[in-house]
Amino acid sequence: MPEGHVIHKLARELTDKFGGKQVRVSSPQGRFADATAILDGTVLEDADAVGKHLFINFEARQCVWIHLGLIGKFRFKPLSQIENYDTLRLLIADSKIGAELRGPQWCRLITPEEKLAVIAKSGPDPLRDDADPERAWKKVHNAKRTIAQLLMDQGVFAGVGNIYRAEVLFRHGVDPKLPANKLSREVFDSIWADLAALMRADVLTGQIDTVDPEHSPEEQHRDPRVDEHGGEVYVYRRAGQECLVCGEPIQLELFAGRNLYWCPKCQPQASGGEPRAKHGGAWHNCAPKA
DNA sequence: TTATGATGGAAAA
DNA sequence: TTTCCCTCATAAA
Repeated sequence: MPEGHVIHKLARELTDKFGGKQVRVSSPQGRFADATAILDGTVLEDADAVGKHLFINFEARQCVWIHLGLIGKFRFKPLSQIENYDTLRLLIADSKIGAELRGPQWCRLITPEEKLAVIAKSGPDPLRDDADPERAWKKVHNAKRTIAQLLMDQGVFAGVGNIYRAEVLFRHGVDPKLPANKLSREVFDSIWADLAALMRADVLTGQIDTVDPEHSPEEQHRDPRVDEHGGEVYVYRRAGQECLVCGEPIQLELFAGRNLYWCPKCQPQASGGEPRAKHGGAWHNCAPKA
């Protein structure tokens, strides 16, 4: 379940549990065995994240670069509960706890210089204090592609994935298909600030929760599938269901190869080119449901 | 038992 | 733009 918040949470947990310690490192599946032979028994210094890239830094300038992709998982378990070794790409362990990596898009041993090159290629990450949103604004302001496409571009908004894209466009009443160069500076700024705030909260929980309390449905009307993506959302995977704000059915379309969800009434065509109307702190464009 | 889909991205076409 | 990769819970048969 990997958008940026999950990767940053993993980096913190790896640092907390193993930082500064000598660890056992293995690749029971064998596909990363060349690297784990080098790393086994060495000190794991710390871990950090940029966008969806996870870096685990070992002594002697050894860095493991992990990208979970769509289906990769990295979990902590008591050593005694670890099984299914045939798909276990990487296991980092002390005497009690194991961190197990399965199905990553990639997992490579790189040098600190190669790590810097990955970071340089990445766009600013709303989760990082050193992020420079101006870099993202310049790309947005000059792009002919839609804002929905730019939000998924890791060279523009690092760490944002399909859920945050759908949710932040909804929260700001922006038409997903608005050409990015038509997005106003004001709306860009509020989107960036909102991403930074939402993602920071979500790093702590590991879930994506985007629904403000005033729109949260009663317990008995909650979508039972929220556990699948962990958290309560306005539009993601809610195609055909009523918009939590206006009641209109949420739309779904395969757009540039990914599922795009939006509310046609809260995010009307061409919306986002003008600063949103500020009525009493509300961010949406739409009249509340009767 | 087999098929499907998913929070992603690179490579091929 | 399509194909492919890697995993696994869930759905369909």
